[in-house]
Amino acid sequence: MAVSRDQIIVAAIQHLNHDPAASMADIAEATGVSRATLHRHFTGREDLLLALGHRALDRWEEAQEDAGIEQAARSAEPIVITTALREMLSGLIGEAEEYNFALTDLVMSVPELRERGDELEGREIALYRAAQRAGVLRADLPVRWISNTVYGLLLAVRESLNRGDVARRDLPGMLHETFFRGAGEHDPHPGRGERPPEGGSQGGRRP
Amino acid sequence: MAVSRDQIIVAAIQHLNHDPAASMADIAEATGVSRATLHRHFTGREDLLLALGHRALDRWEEAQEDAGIEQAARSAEPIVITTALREMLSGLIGEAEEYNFALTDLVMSVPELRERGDELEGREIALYRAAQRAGVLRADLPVRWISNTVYGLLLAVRESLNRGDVARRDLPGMLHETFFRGAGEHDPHPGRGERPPEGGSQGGRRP
DNA sequence: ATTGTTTGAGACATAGATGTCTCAAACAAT
DNA sequence: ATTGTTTGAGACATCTATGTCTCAAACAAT
Repeated sequence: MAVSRDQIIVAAIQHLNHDPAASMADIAEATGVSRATLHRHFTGREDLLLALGHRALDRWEEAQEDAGIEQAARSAEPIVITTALREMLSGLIGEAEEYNFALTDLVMSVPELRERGDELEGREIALYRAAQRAGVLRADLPVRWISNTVYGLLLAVRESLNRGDVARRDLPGMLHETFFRGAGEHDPHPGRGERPPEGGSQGGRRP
Repeated sequence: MAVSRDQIIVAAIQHLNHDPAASMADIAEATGVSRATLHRHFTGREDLLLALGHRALDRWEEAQEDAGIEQAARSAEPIVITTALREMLSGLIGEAEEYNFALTDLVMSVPELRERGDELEGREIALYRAAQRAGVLRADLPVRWISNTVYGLLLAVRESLNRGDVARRDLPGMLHETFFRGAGEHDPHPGRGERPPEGGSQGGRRP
């Protein structure tokens, strides 16, 4: 086999990141195989996308395991939890770059993938909960909001890389800093600056 | 006219948020008009999407103007800048809910919309720069990273609303807190409410 | 050189979306 | 009731993507 199934998956992901609406013919061309061969490896488009989704989830799972978040979630040591959080965030940066929103939507729309995604998200949430108990993360924010925040910041990472706004080597530090400490300046000068405003002054304008 | 062009736009946006791959027939049905009438209002799909994109950008622009970010960007007063930032964030929450990623992709792919989006983004970046000069935002983070962070957090807002993770009225405060102070536990701030203090003061650490 | 296998190119039928058109029904205003 | 307009339903041709199939060329292994 000149081109393995795995190589096709990788090339397909790259091309779908470039053009989320790519057709099977586009993908075949970008992969370097004929349309017929693509159909020999994958029954149909659905089958291909399923494989792509599982690949994305594999990587996500690896990032979690490499960071050892399950053990960390059972620990009560702030240091252990903080380290796991940092390593997981750094690991996820690589995923954010490779696996675009197209896969995110895909995972959400296919029940089989969705279940697996929920499972992985659950493990992260367990870590956030442990982090709150250990005083590493704020306990006044809902864990699911924290989880969505991480997801959003990873999209910011991807955007920054795609647009060339930030050097790759600076990203782990920036992501970590922004997640833990935010973008606001604390104690800018020994005087008093702004007061951290609590609560919204106005609700959403349109429901 | 039973259904105005504006009503069609609104209904089309809602339905495309629900199903980003909806066809013209789907949109017509969801809008409550026939396919023929839809084509009487919009030359083709391209024309419809263009109108949708401009509508999204209109709302974004309104949120910026309502917050007065241009004047604030010319100010050096931390209070003025902080207020503008807070109001802009609160205003954008409404947009994040209504205008999904589908429109984000759309804006990026149509040059006419993309230019307008860049212009609006530029105004925000001017505000972030002013905020850095005034000591409101950290000066060690690139403004474009800050801009992308806001974008990512708004997606977290949308996700939280879609999944019912967070009450709508809590979102402005959470967004603001997370953006300015991050998710990490800090030394309890002076003068504001007590939280269930979870012992350890393991603050964020520099990586 | 001779197998047996894999591939690429292309034909083919099918399905779905798009854009245009016609015509009768519904409607508003007089 | 009589206009003039707008709408909905559907027919129609066109285009694109998909999935299946065939067959000759390329290939690897003996």
